[in-house]
Amino acid sequence: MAVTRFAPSPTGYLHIGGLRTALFSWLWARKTGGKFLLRIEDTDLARNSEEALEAIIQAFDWVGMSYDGEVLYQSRRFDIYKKYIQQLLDEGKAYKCYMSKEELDALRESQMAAGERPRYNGKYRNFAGTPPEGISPVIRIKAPQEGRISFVDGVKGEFSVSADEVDDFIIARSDGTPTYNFVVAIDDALMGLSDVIRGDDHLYNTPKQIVVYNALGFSLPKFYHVAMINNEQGKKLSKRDGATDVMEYKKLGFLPEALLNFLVRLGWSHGDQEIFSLEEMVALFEPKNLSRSSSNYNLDKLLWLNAHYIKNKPNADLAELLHPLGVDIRGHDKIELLLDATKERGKTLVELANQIKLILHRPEEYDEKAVKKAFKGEAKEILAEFAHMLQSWEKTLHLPCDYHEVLEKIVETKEIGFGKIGQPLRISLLGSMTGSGLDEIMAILGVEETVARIHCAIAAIE
RNA sequence: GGCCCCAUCGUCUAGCGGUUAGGAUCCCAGGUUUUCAUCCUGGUUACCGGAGUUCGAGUCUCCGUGGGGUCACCA
Repeated sequence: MAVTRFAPSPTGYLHIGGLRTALFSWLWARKTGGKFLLRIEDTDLARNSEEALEAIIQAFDWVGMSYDGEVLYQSRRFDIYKKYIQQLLDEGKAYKCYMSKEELDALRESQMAAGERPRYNGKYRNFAGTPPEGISPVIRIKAPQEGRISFVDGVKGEFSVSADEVDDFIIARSDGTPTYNFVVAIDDALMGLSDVIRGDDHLYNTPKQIVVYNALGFSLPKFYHVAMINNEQGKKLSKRDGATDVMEYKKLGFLPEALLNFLVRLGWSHGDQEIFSLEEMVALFEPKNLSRSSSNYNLDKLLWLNAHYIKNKPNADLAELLHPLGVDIRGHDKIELLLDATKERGKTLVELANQIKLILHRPEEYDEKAVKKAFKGEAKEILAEFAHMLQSWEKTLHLPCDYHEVLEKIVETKEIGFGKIGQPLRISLLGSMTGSGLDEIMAILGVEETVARIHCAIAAIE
């Protein structure tokens, strides 16, 4: 039974990298029948934004990941942190440091100038004199001064840093508010986390947090530091690389299951399997299969997955998803035909919507090149003849195969190839040379609209 | 710069001392389709470099190179 968490700071939208670590955590909790908790890291009161939090929850909602229990806000737990700060102070494991920001900056600068690593010099670690006037102190925790701080990472394996890489870092600011590494350790412990899965940009926070765990006598969870996602060029992923906001993918016409499937395969694998339903992910996920190396974002693969999920989605569901994109075919009497004719042709819902619009709306213009190629010779006469045949057909035209009969008939009686009628007809109906099958399109449009479009084309094309 | 992490087709990855180095995507070719797409078949392309260890190394060790992370009174 794993207890995991996702702990974003509400300073912006949910990033796909964040979604991926959240997904790993979520999968692990669900697989083991444990809990997946959500905690908001808002200790820096100045940087919070309500919208950011809503955006995160909205994104979780969209992809269908659910968290357990209440959302925990660190900003509402300051008295808990204060209690622990006092405890450490009382036990002599933390101390007040009266070094001003200016003094600290100067110290850093001189260290840098001397080619040293900037770090706190421990000036107030064992301070017993009278504190300087007019300075509200920060509180620093006593970190070990020798040896190594080590732990076993679930992804990286044995990991350790020298104690002098970790100085007596600040656990409470001069205004009394607690800092990140302190509260993370406390909350992770108090929330009963068994596994902390996060990006490996946190690798260096872990030793600091271990200092807090040890000072407070908490036992350590298991840590997993997942390698980052880079852009297609292998560089750090930034907004310039296209969509990094999870909700942007919704706008672009991606299905959440495609995005999740894409992300789960970035840094995780299960043999040769590429397609994973949410249920399969839950069943098959193992943190031990997490990759040690970073991976690159790859739009082609995402598009391929998205196309796959669109093709396999029930038409009624697609109709619902298409509605917000400006195509309302819910309740359309030809909905099955319409979607069957188009859904293999769109890599995104947006493309699918455009395909449908193309069929549903009369073309306003005709592709010039296509016209030039197809409207040669007696194309117009053939079209007119075809329109006439449609109107005077003895049987009721209903299914695609009915229309196909008419097409076959004209090919036979006029002794022409399929292309002679097919190409101009396609242009008349859609305005271009590509698109869904003609039989299907005509069956969707019906005789009246099909004939109308043919006449429009004959009139409009030179 | 210090410390640390990482390194298999362009990309995502399988491999866990002995394989013709596998799959997927992309790309190309052929087939299917009146078109496009789908689908099917086939093809091109990879162990970063160098030393070791070993009968044998993509797999282990070291060095180099490249990429990344991190060094806040941010999270």
